[in-house]
Amino acid sequence: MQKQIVDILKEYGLKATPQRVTILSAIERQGHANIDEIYKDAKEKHSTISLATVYKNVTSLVAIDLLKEVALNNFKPKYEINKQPHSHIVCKKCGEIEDISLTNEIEFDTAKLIEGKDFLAEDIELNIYGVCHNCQNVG
Amino acid sequence: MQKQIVDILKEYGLKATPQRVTILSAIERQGHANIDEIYKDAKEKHSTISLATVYKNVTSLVAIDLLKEVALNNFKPKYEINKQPHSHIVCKKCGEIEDISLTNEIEFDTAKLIEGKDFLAEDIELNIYGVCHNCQNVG
DNA sequence: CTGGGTGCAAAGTATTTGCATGAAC
DNA sequence: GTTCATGCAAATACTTTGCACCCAG
Repeated sequence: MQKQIVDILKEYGLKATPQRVTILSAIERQGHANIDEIYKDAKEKHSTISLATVYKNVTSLVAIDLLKEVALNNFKPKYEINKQPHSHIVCKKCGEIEDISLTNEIEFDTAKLIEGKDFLAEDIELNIYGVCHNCQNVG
Repeated sequence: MQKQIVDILKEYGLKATPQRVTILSAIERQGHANIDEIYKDAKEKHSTISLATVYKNVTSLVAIDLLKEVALNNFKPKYEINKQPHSHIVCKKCGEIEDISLTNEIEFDTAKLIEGKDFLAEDIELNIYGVCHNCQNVG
């Protein structure tokens, strides 16, 4: 766990407990994970961790913008470390997510979409749904 | 309810029950609605309708592509009539959704993002999160 | 030490299911 | 008449909460 993250936690009055650190590591390693996946993974490092702790931490880490929630059609929401804006390729069959870039063109074109509207845009979420490599080769 | 919709239902072996028709009308009128909003609205026209019926119908109507699910950060999923591809402006405070166009530029740029990947793209979901007019003028 | 964090168990909310009855076609 | 749909109640799944104890700072 990088010093940086501990500092961010401190800044918000959150302690760097082993459970919290384990949760962050689990998400970082998995890339994108839902609550159960985080729980299962974290439990391997820290066998006594409880589901409630995972829920509470994910909620507070999203609140301080260390994590970002990714809402998905047909799947439970996943969580990722909050990094540079980017978009997602999402497999409709298995739910796997891959990050891809979000080009300047797209950001520009998107900004144009809301021109003239009294809407305070904060973030763009672009998800491309389809079928991933693996799932194309099964049923 | 247009003839067209009844035909689509028939094509998939679904009956045009008053409950089903009421649910579709409720969604059409509201534009975007979650399960509870659909239920509440439908109940006004058809007082005996049950929540389970709303769930079952929404599931089957999504399955035949008459409805589309809109997954949202921090809000329960909403449902809309499945029409032309478009994007969404989503208010982070109140959850209201407004449809906006999805330009050819964006579709083109998005296609470029996945060039060279072994991924079978099916649909693009573009949501712009921010604060709507009404919510800018309250707390 | 002190305040926030954890884990447990219980409560609360959301969604799905089985089945007898009822309605669309 | 046949098939699918409805509504109810129960079951299941998911998430939040309260609280006693614990540990990071």
